[in-house]
Amino acid sequence: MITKPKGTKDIYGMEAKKWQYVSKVIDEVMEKYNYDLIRTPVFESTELFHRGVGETTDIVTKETYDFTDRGGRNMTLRPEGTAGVVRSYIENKMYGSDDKPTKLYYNMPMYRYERPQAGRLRELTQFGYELIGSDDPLSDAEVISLAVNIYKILGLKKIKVNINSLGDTESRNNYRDALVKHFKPHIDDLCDDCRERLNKNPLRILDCKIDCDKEVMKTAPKTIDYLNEESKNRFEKVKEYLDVMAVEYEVNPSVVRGLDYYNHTVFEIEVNVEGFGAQNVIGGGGRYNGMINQLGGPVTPAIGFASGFDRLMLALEYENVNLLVNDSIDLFILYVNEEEKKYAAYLTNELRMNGFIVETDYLNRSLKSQFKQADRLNSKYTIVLNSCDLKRNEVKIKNNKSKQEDIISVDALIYYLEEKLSEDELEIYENTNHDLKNTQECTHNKEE
RNA sequence: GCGGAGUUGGUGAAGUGGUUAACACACUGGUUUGUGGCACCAGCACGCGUGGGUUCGAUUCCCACACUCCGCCCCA
Repeated sequence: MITKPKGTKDIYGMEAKKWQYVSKVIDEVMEKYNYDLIRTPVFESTELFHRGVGETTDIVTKETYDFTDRGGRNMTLRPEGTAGVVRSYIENKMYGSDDKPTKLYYNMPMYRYERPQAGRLRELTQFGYELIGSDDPLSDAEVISLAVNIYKILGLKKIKVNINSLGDTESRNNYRDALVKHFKPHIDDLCDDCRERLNKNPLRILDCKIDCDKEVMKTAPKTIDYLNEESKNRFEKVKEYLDVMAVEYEVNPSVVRGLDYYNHTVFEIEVNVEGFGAQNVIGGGGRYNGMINQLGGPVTPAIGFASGFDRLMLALEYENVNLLVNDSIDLFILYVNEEEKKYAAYLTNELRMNGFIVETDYLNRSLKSQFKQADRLNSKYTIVLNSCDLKRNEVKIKNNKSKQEDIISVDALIYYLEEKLSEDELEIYENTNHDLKNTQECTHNKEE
């Protein structure tokens, strides 16, 4: 048997329905925030990621899927979304548009050559968005609050937002020097990885899980103390806007992010559900004002966010969020003989064209099996075609829940179904839809 | 790249160096010549991750590999 490659996943059945639902919610929210969808290629020149994401990042040095195409070009399956979006922004001269800032979102698969574990796959899906062309602290706050809002609308409750500021280039360099100065005398106390990091990417030492409890770590300088006046004021502004939008957050100096391109605001969103596993950061992002220029575009400020779709789905599952996924059909049409089968074919087609979800039997099953199939599909109504009824141009339709049966004229069928289904829906809405109402009420209260 | 635990049908699984791989659920058909979801009956793994080895004989023992799950590094 040929099996799927390591670290990949087939998504089908109920899981696929949930994916569609979550994607739809994302699309709707993004539309309200006026972000446009962008799709970029799965593979790009290897160089894009080296220059865009950074030579020293782990993602680029040891996790990419690289290949040479038949023309001898070096290609890489994208490990993240921002580099491709920025490349497209520059290549298509979007900076020339009068519509500023440029707001783009995506929902696409990414590829990283890693050892799979809970919440980590080699083919992963991320949705994310980029706000390009504004350096205003309000854009930072909006990008963060948007992420929080998507999670909230989907029904996640136990999320925590960690924010930090790396400052501008000057602040970042000062901080970097201070870190090196701080850790150098203690280099022998640090783990092998950290010794390596000291030269290449000292910020990452702060993320280390082996050395995190050591004294040197606790006394390490904090990014915030090395922000120059301008960067500090900027960070304060971001926090002010977040407060106005009622976003709860915590300033966490150890959030430094693994990608080289970040400056100023960086943030991560984690879920705190028991048993969720080690990969509890479901989304993160930050400002990358230098990247567009570095990739050959005009100097342009930008900020973005990306979230792991698979991890988001896991979080929803662990929080027992009940997604409003439709797993029923409107009508199942049963038949026995060939004449009725033909009529079933006609009626099924006709009703589908009128917007109903209709199924019938394709396996010439016994009537009993057809009933079973109708149950399995959670059919709201069933029609058993009967030659005698059909001669009078009538069908017998049954509500599978109430068991009530009606004999109605075929001409009235569409009208009948429309009316009955909307009655049923109203009943379901009154019983199950309170969650959504409550969320909306909460938001209103906060705004007032 | 490193470490731990696994891999028996559609599913959950029991089991053994030697004729037919238990049980349950699901599924299909029948009892019921056109009204089901109950009950009863029948059917349902030529196979025990893949490839080698030991053996008269391996799903069971040994080795390698693959994959899955969990963790480290890192990230979403």
